[in-house]
Amino acid sequence: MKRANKKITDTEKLPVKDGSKKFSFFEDVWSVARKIPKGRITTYGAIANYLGTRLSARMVGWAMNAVNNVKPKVPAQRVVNRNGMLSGKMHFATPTLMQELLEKDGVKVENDKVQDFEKRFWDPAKELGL
DNA sequence: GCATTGACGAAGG
DNA sequence: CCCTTCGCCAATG
Repeated sequence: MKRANKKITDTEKLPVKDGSKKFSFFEDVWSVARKIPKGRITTYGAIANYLGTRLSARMVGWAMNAVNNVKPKVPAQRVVNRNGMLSGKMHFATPTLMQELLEKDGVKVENDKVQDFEKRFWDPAKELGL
């Protein structure tokens, strides 16, 4: 079922050599993700909401996947699902890397879940002042 | 070019 | 409270 849509943004993974850098949804996601303070975390949905695409939280996650090879490293470990679960840990270099990075940030992780999630939660739309 | 699949999330049963 | 369905949009087969 589903559809076969195709449009907008196609430069997020292109090297951009002509200098005409076009910002895309992906880059916006990365931009926000890099602003996440150390020791704080946010959710895919929160970022999506900040970008005005609340219903497109999936794309945020997809953007994170592309971040794996992006130059300005993105703290993807600080982005978890609305449950506070490290849903994307398996997409890191190693399945344990995400948790290690978070704990290095001072975030306690237990059983693939962030402890004190609500307390650690960082909402871009709120913190960055939407 | 259509079908399937997600690092999600909210709503419905 | 657990499970299923639906929506969103890009990437992949």
